[in-house]
Amino acid sequence: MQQKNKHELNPRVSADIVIFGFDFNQLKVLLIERENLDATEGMSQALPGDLIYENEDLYMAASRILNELTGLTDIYLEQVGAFGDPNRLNKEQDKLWLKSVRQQPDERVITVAYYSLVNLNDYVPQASSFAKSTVWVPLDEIAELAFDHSKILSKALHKLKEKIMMQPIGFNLLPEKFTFSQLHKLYESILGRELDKRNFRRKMLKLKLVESLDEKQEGVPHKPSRYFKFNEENYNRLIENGYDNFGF
Amino acid sequence: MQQKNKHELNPRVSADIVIFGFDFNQLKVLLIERENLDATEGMSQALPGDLIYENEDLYMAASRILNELTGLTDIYLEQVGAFGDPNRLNKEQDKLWLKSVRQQPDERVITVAYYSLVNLNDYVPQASSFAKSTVWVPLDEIAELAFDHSKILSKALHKLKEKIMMQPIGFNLLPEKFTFSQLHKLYESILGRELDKRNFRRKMLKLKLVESLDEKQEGVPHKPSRYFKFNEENYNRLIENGYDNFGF
DNA sequence: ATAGCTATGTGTCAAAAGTACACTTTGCGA
DNA sequence: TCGCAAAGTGTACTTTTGACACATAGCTAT
Repeated sequence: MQQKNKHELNPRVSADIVIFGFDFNQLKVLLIERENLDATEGMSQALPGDLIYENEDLYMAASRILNELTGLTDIYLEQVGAFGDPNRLNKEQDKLWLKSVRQQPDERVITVAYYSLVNLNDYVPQASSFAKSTVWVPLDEIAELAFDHSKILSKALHKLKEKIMMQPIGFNLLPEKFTFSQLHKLYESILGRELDKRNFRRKMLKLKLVESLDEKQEGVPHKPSRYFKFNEENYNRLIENGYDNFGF
Repeated sequence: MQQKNKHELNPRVSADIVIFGFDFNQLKVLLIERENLDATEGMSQALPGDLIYENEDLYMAASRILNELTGLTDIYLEQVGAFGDPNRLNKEQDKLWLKSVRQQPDERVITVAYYSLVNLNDYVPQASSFAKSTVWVPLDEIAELAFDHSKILSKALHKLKEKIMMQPIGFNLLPEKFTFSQLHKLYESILGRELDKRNFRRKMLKLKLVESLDEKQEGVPHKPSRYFKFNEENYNRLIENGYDNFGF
C-alpha cells in the first residue's frame, strides 16, 4: 500500500475524430459547427467527438462516433494519440460551447484522437447528439479550431502524410474504380506538393497496386480515362514483406 | 442539453514508459518486477508506470515517472498512444498484483504509453513508490509481460524502428563519444537485422551526422577505434529540410 | 465537318542511391 | 615475433529517382 500526497486524476475521456474525405479535387475534413455562436465570433468549428462510455474500448468508441455521424462502418481508423493538457478546454469561447453541451463543463477531459479516411461519395450526412450541423472543409480553408483541435488536426495530418509514404492507404479515400489522375491528385493533396505525373504512374504500376479495368470514362469533354481499381492482394503482399517506401 | 442513456466513463489515467537502453551490445528495456510472486509464477514483469495526478499534463507525468525511476531529466520521450481496453487489467495474475499496489484495484484505468531512449551509463537506479525493484532486460529475453504491456512494448518498438529510419534519434542511446561499431551495433539492435558495415559508415559520413574526434580507444586487444561524436548542427539541418529516409 | 479544347497517356536519359563483397591495418597479448 | 581481433577502406553493378515534351481521343462550338 502506498500513500500518495497528490490526488490522482479522475477525468472523463473523449474520442475525437479527424475524418478526411476526398472529392477528386481536394482533401477535406468533416467539422462540426458551434450551435450558439451568438456571443463571440471565430472559433466556430471543431472536430467531431464524444465522451466515451463505460465498457467501451477506445477504438470502439471512435468507430461508434464515426458511425453515428456518417452511417459508415468498417472504416479505416488510426489512432493519433492522447491529448491531455489540463488547460485544453479552458479558453473562454470554448467554455461557452461546453456549457451548452456537457453536464459538467468544467471537468477535465482527456481525449484520444483518431483519424479516418472515407470516400466522400459514400458519406450520408446524419444528425447526432454531438453534432447538429456538420461541414466538409477543404484543408487549406480550415481556420483555427476550438479547444486543442488545431493541434490534433495537424498531428493527424502529419501522421497521414507519413503513413501514406509507407503504405498505400490512400485508396480508402477513393471509390472502387477511379482514374489515374484522381489517384494522382489525391496523393498531391495529401502530401501538399506536386508529383510528376509520369513518375507517379510508373511507380504505381511497377508495384502493381492498381489494375486497369476494361472501362472508360464517358461524357467528359476530353480524352476519356480508363478506370483502374486497387489490387488488394498485391497490396497485402507488399505490406507483409515490410514494404516501407513509396519514395515520392 | 443532451440525455445519455449510457454512463460516461470516468477512469483513472496512468502513464507507462518503455525505457530503451543500449549497453553497446544489445538493446534493453527497463522493467519492474512484481513484489509478491508467491502465489503464481510467470507474468512477473511489467513496464514502469504510475497514475497521473490532477493538474498534470500527460507528457509531464511521463517525465516525472522517468525521473523518479532513473534520476534523469531532459530525456527523449515520445508518445506511443493510449491503451484503453476495458479488460486490460483483468487477468487473474494481474489483479493480484494490482491489489497490492492500488487503492481501488478494480477501477478502470486508461494508460498513455511513452517510450524513451536513455544512455545506459547515465542511469542511476533509484527506488520509487511504484517500482521497488527494476531490471534491464535484453529485448529478446523479454517474456510475456503483465497487463497489456507486451502489446504496448511491441507498439513502442515498432514506432522506434520507424522513427529511426526517418530521424537519427539513436544517438540518445549513446554517450557523447562512441565508436563506429557501437553506433553500427545499435542500429542493428534496433532494426533487428544486419547492416553492411561499409555501407553504414558511408551513409553516416555522407550525411555528416558523425564527426571524428582526435582520440582513440585505449587498452583494447585489437586495433583501437577512433572516437566519434554526434554532429547536432547537421542533424538539425537535416530534419529541418524534412529529411525523411535513412534507407538502411 | 472541322477546328479547337482539354485532359489522357506515353519513353528516355542522366544522376543518385543502394547493394554486395574481401583484404590490409593496428595494437595488444602470449 | 606471431597470432588474434576488430578497425578501416574501395569498387563494380543494379536499382531507383528525377527531369522533361509531344501525340492522342473524344467532346463542343461554329
